[in-house]
Amino acid sequence: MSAGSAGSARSAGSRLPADVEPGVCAAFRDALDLVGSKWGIAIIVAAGGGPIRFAELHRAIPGISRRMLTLTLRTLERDGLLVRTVHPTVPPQVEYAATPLAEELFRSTRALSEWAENNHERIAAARAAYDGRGFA
Amino acid sequence: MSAGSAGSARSAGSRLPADVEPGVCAAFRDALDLVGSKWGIAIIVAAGGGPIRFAELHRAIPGISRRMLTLTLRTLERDGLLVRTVHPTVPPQVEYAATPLAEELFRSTRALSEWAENNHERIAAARAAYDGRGFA
DNA sequence: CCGAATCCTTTTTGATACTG
DNA sequence: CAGTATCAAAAAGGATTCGG
Repeated sequence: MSAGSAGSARSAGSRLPADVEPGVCAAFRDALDLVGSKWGIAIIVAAGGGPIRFAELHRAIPGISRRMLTLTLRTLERDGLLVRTVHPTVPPQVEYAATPLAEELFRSTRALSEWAENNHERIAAARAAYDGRGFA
Repeated sequence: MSAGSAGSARSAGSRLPADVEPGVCAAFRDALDLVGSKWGIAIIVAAGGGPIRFAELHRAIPGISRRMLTLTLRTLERDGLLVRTVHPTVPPQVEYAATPLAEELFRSTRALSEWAENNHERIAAARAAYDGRGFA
């Protein structure tokens, strides 16, 4: 092996699963397909408190456009994370509610969110240190 | 009230925190900024088994381009999730290793990944059901 | 009120060729 | 080996307008 015998210690101190199945990353990416969009988690959280109407969601999530609200609602509904109920009144009234599946999913995101809350300072420090090299 | 007194039961059966602080969603989005990119988690996993070289990473992660590998490595390094070590040999030799911070982060993603693994069938079923309405 | 349709900008990713 | 530079495509998101 020409230039490749640095003997990498990759079989020794593996602190993460060295023989990581492709599945590990794939599963994470699958999860992101479900709630990785800009507004996905916000909508699930907002709809987790009970049925909520379109206009209420729009107010509850500052900055979202009607278009993105509609699109994200459709995706979440299709994925079985939201149920959409139309009340044939006039004017029309539509309610969205998070499913048990969405609530499980949300609970599974908490560990990651909490890690981010607990470490955002360390991240900021790392970024500052990185940015402060080269033009000091 | 014109049309707005459906009296929504949002204060009753709140199964998710109804008074959800904006911080919950923000923290999750912060985490996604760190490992939400297409190749971020794959690189962290690959570099979690000990120091690994650029070309090894390139081989270990099927489909990634050198460009995206470089870009994502830079971001992860800046965020303090990877350390880059240059050995001034010839030819040049550069190693990347996941930091303890990255390993904590990775562990925090497991719950979400496992949920995705355990429920992808349910998701697929929901999608099939959704897609099978309208042109049956 | 709820949402579809259209158009446009920004962000992200990829293909390819070149360099110390 | 380990990148950089350039170009282009695709995806995501947003603004606005129109309709049932």
